[in-house]
Formats: sequence, C-alpha cells, structure tokens
Amino acid sequence: MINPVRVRFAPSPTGGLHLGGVRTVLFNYLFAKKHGGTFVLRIEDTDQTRFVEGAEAYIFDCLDWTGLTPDESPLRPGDYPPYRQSERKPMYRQYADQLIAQGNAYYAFDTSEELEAMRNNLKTPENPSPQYDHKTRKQMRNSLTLPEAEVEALINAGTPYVVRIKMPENETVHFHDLIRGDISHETNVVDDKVLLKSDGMPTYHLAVVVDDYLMNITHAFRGEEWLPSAPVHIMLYKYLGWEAEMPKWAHLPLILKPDGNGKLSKRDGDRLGFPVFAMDWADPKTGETTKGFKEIGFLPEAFINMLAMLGWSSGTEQEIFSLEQLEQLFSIERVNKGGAKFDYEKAKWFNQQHIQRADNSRLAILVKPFMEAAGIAIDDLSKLDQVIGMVKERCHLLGDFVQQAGFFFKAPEILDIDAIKGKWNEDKTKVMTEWVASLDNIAWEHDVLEQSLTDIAAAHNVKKGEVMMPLRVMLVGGKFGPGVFDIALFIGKEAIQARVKSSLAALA
RNA sequence: GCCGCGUUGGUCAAGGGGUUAAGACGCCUCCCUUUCACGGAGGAAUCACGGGUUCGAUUCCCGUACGUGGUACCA
Repeated sequence: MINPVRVRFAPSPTGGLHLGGVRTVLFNYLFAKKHGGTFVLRIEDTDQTRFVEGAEAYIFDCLDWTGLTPDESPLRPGDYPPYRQSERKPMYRQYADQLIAQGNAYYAFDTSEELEAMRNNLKTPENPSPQYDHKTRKQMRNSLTLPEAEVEALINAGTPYVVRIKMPENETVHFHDLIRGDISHETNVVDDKVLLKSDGMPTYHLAVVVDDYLMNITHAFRGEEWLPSAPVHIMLYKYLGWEAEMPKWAHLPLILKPDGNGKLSKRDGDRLGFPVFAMDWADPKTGETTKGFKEIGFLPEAFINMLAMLGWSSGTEQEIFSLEQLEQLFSIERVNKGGAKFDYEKAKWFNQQHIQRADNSRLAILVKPFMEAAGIAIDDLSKLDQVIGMVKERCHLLGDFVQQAGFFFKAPEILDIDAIKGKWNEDKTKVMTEWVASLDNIAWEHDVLEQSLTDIAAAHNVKKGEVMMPLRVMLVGGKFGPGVFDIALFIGKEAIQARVKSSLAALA
C-alpha cells in the first residue's frame, strides 16, 4: 500500500454529540481499522463565537464510552500537530495569500450591513437568496473592483476584510464520491465562499482543505449536508496544486426524524421521548441537561451496532455484530445513499439483544447505579449478578432491571391488588396464611415449596392455579417476572411472610 | 426560486433485466409458559408516478412528483 489510510472526524465543540456524529465517527473508525489505517480526531473550533465550555472534554467522554478511540487527537498528538484548528491559526494565512497572488481569491471589505443590503436589494421572488458570486462581486467593495492603491491603503489602515475564493465561470466540477458515484456542479451557481474571516481565522472551507492536506488525510467522510460545498473544496485543491493528494470523498446519508421528515434533532428526541445525544449533555449556558443513550441505559456495543445498521448493511441476514466483527466487514461502498429514519423501538431491540449476550457480572456493575437511583440498595453484587441471569431476557434498557429485578431486593411499593381482589375469598386467605406458616419447617427447595402450596390449597378445596397468581402479585407486585418459587427461594422466608402478610391486610 | 442529493412494506433493509421481491423491528394470530418475557409457528404489508429501451423492467435511460440538504465572516 502506497498511502497508508488516514481518516479524521472533525467535530466542532459546541454542544452534545449527536447520533449522526457518532455514526460518522464509527464509519471513520471502522474504515481505518479495516484498512489498518489511522483514525484522527481534529477539533474544528474556528468559530470563536460558538465556543462552549466543556464541549471538547465531553466529546472525549463519548468516544471513551463507545470505545471508538482515535489514534491521534489533541490528547494524543501524532506526527501532525496541533490537532485543534484554533491552534493551527498561523498555518492558514499563507495559503490564502497564495490564492490571492494567483488570482484565485481576493480581498473583500464589505461590512455585514453592506452584505445585507446587497441581499435585500437583489432579492426577488425568483431569487430569494442572492449570492456573493461571479455576478454580484463586480458590484461589491473588493480587490477586484477597487484600485490597487486603495486596496493597499485600506489594508494598511487596518480596515477589516475577508478573503473570498474567486469561483471560475462556466466550468463543471466533477468528483467521485465513494458512496454516490460521480457528482458534478456548475461553478456558476457556487458562490465566492469566505476563506479567511476578518478575525484571521479560516472558515471551514479553507481549514478542512489545508488541514486534510497537511495531515495527509486519504479519505474524507462527512455528512451529506456538505455536498453543496464540495466544489469549493475541489477548486481549492486544484488552485493550491494539491489535486493529486486530494482525499477520496464519501458523503454519508442523514439520520432523519422518525415521524415526518427532516434531519433528526435534539428537539425531536425531547418531543418523542428518546435520546439523541450519546451521553448526557449539560449545557453550561442554560444549565439544562439533555439525556444521552448511555444514561438511559444503553450498552455501548448495542449503541454502536444500532448505528452501524442505520445506513450500512453487510448484505447478509446478520444484524447483531460486535465492534470487532464490524471492523472486519465494514465497507464504505455498502453504505446506503438515502437517509434513514431513526426507529427507537428497533434501537431498544438492539440493546435487548446485547444485554442477552453480555456477562451477568458486567451487567451487575452497570445495573447497580440504576437500582440505587431507585432507592434499592445493593450490598452484594453477586446476588444482583444471579438475579440478572433470571430476568435479563425481559430487559431492553438497563433501567428496566429496576422493575424486573427490584423486588428481589425490596418489597414492592405498589401491588396490583385489583388483579386478585375480585376472586379473593376466606379460603384463599387461609391457604396463604397456612402456607406461609409452614415455611418455618420445610426443606428450602423449589419443588418442596410448590408441593406444600398444592397440598395446603387442596386441603381447603382451592386449586393451586387459583392461588399462584395471587402469590406472585404479593411477592413481586404485579403479573410479571420469573417463576414464583424461584423468586420465593431467593428472597427467603422472612420476606415471603412479610409480603404475604401485608398483602392479606390490603385484601381484607 | 436556484443548485445538489435521494426515493424497495409503517421503519431498517437485501436484491438488481426473467425471483413466490430475502431478512429484521413493530403489529396481529396461535403454540410454549398456572404470569410477563424469551423461544417457536403463521399472518397482514413494499419496488413513488409517467414515458422509453427490451421478448421481458423493481432493476437501465429520460422526465415528473415528492422528500431532503445547501444557498452565512456556522460547522
């Protein structure tokens, strides 16, 4: 292999890490692993007005949780530092200068008011959003329209300016997308994007090209929303003389909201009751916390698996994969073109499937905090371990264990008494009272417990079946859970007696 | 508006000139289980539309519709 694969994920640290972001990380990571390459994390913090305290650390936390650890990052620099664009600021200017010298870019002095005025004046029903492009740049205040001496004077006087790319006229830009095939754009409809902002920072357009080139990135994967600006990036590679080193592109499909249409947003999650961020995100400005997949009870491997299947498939019937398997099987060509609606029900199914495959002892550690948050103390992890083995098949989220296993450790607070009340009678009260008393001197075995109940019921002309469900409700609180006698065995004589006694009182 | 991209059941999807158009989630029925769940057996449900090309199009081409993204000194 001539060029070792190098891919990058380049988030801007402005808030919670979205599902779609994690999927982009995942596809980058899998591609790197598949090809024995390097996965780079680069922080895109060129917009200083959007800086959010803690957002970068949060991204690292999310990557740690998912296990999608970058090989190179601001925390683990490789051979191409720095890994934050704000720290790379001095590197961009020379390329902007080069483009200006070549006539491929120009200075623009228009103030935001002037830009707004231009857009307002040129706005028509047919063209609601006029661009700063080959047609309009001739009417603006830039180094294309102003005399050279004036441009120089303005710059010397410290007048704020930006550098814009000068898009050529009447050209067609072609490129090959690994997922979508050949794509072309007419340069006439692409605007003269700002390359260098007035604060000296590059925009995404300049930064992504310069950084990818300087960092030897071989494959650039990003969301579909970048497709319209791809021609700008392609032109930049050409103008800078880097065409041979241009990474191969792949524009990933979007993750859509489950109902209606459009990109999935945090709002949709709030509205429909599911997380959108990988982990809890506490916004330092509003103080508000948004739930994450981790905290709602997802296993990281399930989260990853679910995301992989949202837009990619192996071509086989298999749907449950470990990260290691995905690393072997992934191919960017098998990623779908169309956007995928997010389905929370299926996401939970993936989690349920991975819960079944997970070690009980590991689950016990993860479930404990959920129990404790619900006021159920766990002082013996091995007991929780044992219980998890009994109930895991009915849990979709780690939090489900509270409902499904809490009663093993603590008497249920609410009893579904209505489920048994209607058909309750004195005889049954006698059966339960006698059985509970008999517990003091019988062998503590499943079958013995069951036989004892059968016999006592028979003595009062009650069928065992009539008393099984009531016993379950008394012990667990409702019509669910593993075998009643398995539960009875586990919680012990005193707990049984106490729960039956208080239930009988509620029935009376 | 303009430009780009997309479109296989409700959802995720396989397939890709001739197939009974896989599979999964969800839904429904039944079996298992003195509960629930798991598991098992079934069921309803799909190639956006119109033109070509072709002996034959879900598949290839062209339109249309619809959706979506972009149209910032945000990424």
